[in-house]
Amino acid sequence: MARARTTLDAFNAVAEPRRRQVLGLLAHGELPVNDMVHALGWQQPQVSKHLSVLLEVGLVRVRREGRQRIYGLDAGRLKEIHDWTATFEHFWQHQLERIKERAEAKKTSARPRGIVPPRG
Amino acid sequence: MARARTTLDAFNAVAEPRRRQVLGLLAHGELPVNDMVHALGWQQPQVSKHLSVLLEVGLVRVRREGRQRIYGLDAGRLKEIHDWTATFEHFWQHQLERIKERAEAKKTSARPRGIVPPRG
DNA sequence: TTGACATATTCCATTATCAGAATATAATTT
DNA sequence: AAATTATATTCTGATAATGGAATATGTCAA
Repeated sequence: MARARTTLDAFNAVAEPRRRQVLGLLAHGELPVNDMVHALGWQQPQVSKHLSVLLEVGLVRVRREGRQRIYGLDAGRLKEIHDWTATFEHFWQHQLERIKERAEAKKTSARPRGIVPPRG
Repeated sequence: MARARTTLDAFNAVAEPRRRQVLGLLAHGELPVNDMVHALGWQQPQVSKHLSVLLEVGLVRVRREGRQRIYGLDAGRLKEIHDWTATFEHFWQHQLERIKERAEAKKTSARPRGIVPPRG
């Protein structure tokens, strides 16, 4: 078996750094392909191909306008990722607290560095 | 060129659904490999291999205890993803508002469905 | 209908993933 | 030292994504 399809879900689509760049660009507003080509400095086919992945996953929407195609964000699928990571939110908060605790209580310096036991 | 390495960053590591399962499991607390094998119902080598990816990316930490290796979450890298998606948070909020607006104002029924213009 | 412009698709070569099976390493017990 | 337990690594085969180059499609203008 191979790696999961890029178009399987938002997680896979967004794993590609360039695709995140495209989404970041579209965060400023809708754009026709050529504007993205210029803004990103890539070949036009690459931009189109990345857009087609984003479109298939539903991270982006298109609209025709003359011979142009105007792309815009469809952020709903990003919320899935946001929600999933939010599940772990208290872990990194907890971790930050521990870092603070350690910085303050410098007396015990030779303790083995264990993992934060996530009880509960 | 091929796809970005799985170990390039948290985005790629987490794109694999099974790796998200592992992280979800570890959210309940630290676990030795064998417990994960039983909890997940996969072959031991697959569990170890996924763990090694998560380890290389820094999403997970290990600790030796006898012949066991106890794995635990290291959620810091997940925060990167959370923060990135948070950039787009207002887009889906905006989208929800628009859905509400439409539901309330049902008079204009035949408008072309355009994209929310994200004028920042 | 020819030409120009905007965008999408196809073909190619390279590369890496993933599951599964087999095997290797490492620590513990007898 | 041999057996046992826990975990990691290697090999294989199938799959597919990526950029680049070339080309196709689609739309508008003359």
